[in-house]
Amino acid sequence: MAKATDGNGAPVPQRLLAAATRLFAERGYDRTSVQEIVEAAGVTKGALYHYFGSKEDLLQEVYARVLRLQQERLDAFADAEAPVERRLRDAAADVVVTTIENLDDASIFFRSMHHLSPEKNKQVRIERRRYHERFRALIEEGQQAGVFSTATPADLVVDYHFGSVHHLSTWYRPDGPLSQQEVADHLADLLLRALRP
Amino acid sequence: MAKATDGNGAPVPQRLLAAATRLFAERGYDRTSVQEIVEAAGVTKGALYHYFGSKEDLLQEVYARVLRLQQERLDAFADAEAPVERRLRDAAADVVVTTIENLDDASIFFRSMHHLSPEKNKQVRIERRRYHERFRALIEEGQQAGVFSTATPADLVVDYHFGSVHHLSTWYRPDGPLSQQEVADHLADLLLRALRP
DNA sequence: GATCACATACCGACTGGTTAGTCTGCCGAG
DNA sequence: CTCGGCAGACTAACCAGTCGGTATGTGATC
Repeated sequence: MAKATDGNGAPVPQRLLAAATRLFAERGYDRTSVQEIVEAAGVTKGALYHYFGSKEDLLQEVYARVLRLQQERLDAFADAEAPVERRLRDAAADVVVTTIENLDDASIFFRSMHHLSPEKNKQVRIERRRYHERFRALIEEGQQAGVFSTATPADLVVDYHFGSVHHLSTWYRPDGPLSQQEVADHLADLLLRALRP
Repeated sequence: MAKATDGNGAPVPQRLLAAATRLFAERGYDRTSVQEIVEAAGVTKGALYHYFGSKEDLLQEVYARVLRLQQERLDAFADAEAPVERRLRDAAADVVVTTIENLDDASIFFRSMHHLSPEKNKQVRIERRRYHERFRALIEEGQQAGVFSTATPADLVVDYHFGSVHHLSTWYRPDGPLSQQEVADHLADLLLRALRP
C-alpha cells in the first residue's frame, strides 16, 4: 500500500485540484457541486475541507497556478537575448501554445472569474495586470525602436491579441485541421503583420 | 392610469427581459434567482411563467435578440456597394460599436452560453456559424481578389477578430480614454493591417 | 344593456429537491 | 497516547417551477 495515496497515485490536494479543474471547465463553477468534486477525486467532503477553506478557494487556486505559469514563461521570453520583434513573436506564440495545452484552465479563467468574491477577484486582476503590462512594454519597446507601427496604442494591441487567445477555448479542437503550433504561428503572425510600420 | 403598464412604462415581457439581461450580466445566470428578476421587473413569478416557459427560455431570448441584430447589420454592410476592403472594414468596426453598445448582452453571450441545454445551445451555434461564415466569405473574397494576404486561413482571421470583440466586455469601460468609435476604428485597422499583402 | 361564458394577465404561498459547509468521531503512525 | 488526515451524516438555506385563485376584459345571446 502506498504512502498517502489510495484511489490514485497523487496526493489528495492535487487530486482535488485536478478534479475541480476538469469539472469547472466542463460544467462551470456553479453547476459543479462539492460532492461531485470529492467523488471524482475519490475522497469525501471531510478531506476537501481539511485542505481548502471553501469551494471558492479551490477556484482561486486554479487561477493562481495558471497565472504563475504564464507569467514565468512570458518573463523568460521577454528577457531573452534577441531583437524585440523576435521576442514578441515568441512570447505571443508561446501563450497560444500553453493556453491550448491548458484549455480547461483557460475556459475556467474567462468564464468563471466573476464568481470570485471581490477581494479575490481584485487579487487576480492585479496579477493579470502585471502580465498585461509586461507584454505591453514589449510592444512599446518595438514602437520606440521604430520596428512596430505606432498607429495603434500598445494597450489596445495587447487586448486585441489576448482577445484571440481567450477565444481559443471557444473554437479550438485538438482534432481540428490545425495543430497547436500552427495556430500559434498564425496568430503570432497576424499580430506581427498588424504591427508592421 | 395607463393601459397595461403599472410599475413602469413598458409591457411586462420586455421589462422582464431587460431586468434579466442586466442581472445575468451583473451576477451571472446561475447566481440570479427568478425571484430577483421578477422583483427587478416589478412583477411576480406568476407573470414570468405566464410569458416564458422557463428561466432558460429567458436566457435564450437574450441570445436570439442580439444574434438577429448583429446578423442584420453584417448583411447590410457585406451587401453594400463598395470595394471589399471597405466593406470588411465597415463591418469589422460596426460589430465593435454594436457590441460596446450592448455590453451586457455580450458578456452574457460569452460567459453563459454553456448554461443552455444541448438543443438550445445547438440552435445558437447554428446561428453563430452563419454569422461567422458571412464574415469569412468577405475575407475570402478579398483574398481571391488579391487585396488581402493569403498567409493566414480566413477562418482563423475571423476567430482572431471575434476574439477581440468578445474580449471587449472584459476591459472596455465607457469612462475610459477611448470612445466607442475610436476603439472600433483601431480594431478594424488592426484587422486590415494584418491582412495587407 | 344585462347576463353569462370564457380567456388573458397576473398573484403569491407552497413543494420537492439540491447545496455548501459543519461536526463528531474513527484510525493508523510516530 | 495523540494528532494529522479523513469519513460521512447532518443542517440550514435556497431555489425553480407549480398551482389554485383573483381581477379585468370581450364577445355572444336574449
